[in-house]
Amino acid sequence: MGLTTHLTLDVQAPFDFRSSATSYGWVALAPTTWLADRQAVQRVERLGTGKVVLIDITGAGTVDHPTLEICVHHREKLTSQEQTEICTAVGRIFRLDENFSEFYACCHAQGAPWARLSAGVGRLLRSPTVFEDVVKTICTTNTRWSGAKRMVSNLVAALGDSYKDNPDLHAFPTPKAIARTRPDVFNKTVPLGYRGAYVHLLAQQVASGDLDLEAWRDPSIPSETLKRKLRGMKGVGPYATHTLMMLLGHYDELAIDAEMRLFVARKYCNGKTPNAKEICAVYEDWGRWRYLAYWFDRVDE
DNA sequence: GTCCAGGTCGCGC
DNA sequence: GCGCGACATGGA
Repeated sequence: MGLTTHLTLDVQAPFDFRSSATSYGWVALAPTTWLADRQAVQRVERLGTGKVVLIDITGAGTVDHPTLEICVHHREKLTSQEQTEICTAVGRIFRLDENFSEFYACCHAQGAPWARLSAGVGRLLRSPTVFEDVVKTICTTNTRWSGAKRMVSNLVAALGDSYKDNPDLHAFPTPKAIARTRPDVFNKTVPLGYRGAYVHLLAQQVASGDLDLEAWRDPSIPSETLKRKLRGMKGVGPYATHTLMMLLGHYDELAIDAEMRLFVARKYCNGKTPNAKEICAVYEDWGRWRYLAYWFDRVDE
């Protein structure tokens, strides 16, 4: 018999749940999905104790006091520690530790059409662990978006623990699960192309304890130090470093990729492909919020 | 078949 | 520090 547990988290107002959940592509990468009919983020989560649960997250509360409602489906009773673990995971997914008031002030100062963003946009969805975000970022390099989705969903289906009441659903694989799969088997099982070696190496380093990615959330780490650490991982170049900086809550750098070049070329350069300097100049005024300015500049196109 | 993608690596200079 | 070919894979 399935059990259900309801948990609630307070979110700092303003908060636009729908925008936060869906404006970044991560919502479409397994094991996360967007249930449009219910306006809910759904995800299978593997807890530290090994229990695999299914969680649905919806936006609720009032404009002044917004909340996240978490509905957890599980078989065995959850301990309070497990409930806390789920709240921590959801808090990371929605960046509850971040404050966007300065960004909203910038949007307001810019006037229309930027001012509307100050209604609670900007908490771009991310993963509960840094490991998952690094793997996903590597899977977005040198491929199309459809390829990234395919790679991640193959990885999750092959090595993620399945949710008992619906074995088609899996949690994101743990570093250990990937590390203990022999590299040749891993490459055969999960077609990540040459990225397979990078993902496997990363999983080994995290599983062995050599690399503590979660420590990189520490806001006291200087930005340049953090960038050097990120760039030091195999498969993580300039684009992936800046994407991961954004995922870790640092928005001052732009992750320049083919899509950004194309967008800036069309909107600001009469179709001529801009170089990195020209792209940066477009969003220079946004200071430490440059990435979000680019991201929401693009949303309306 | 050919090209290339929300790039990055390793090499040679 | 910079330029350049190679890299696995699948969709157009």
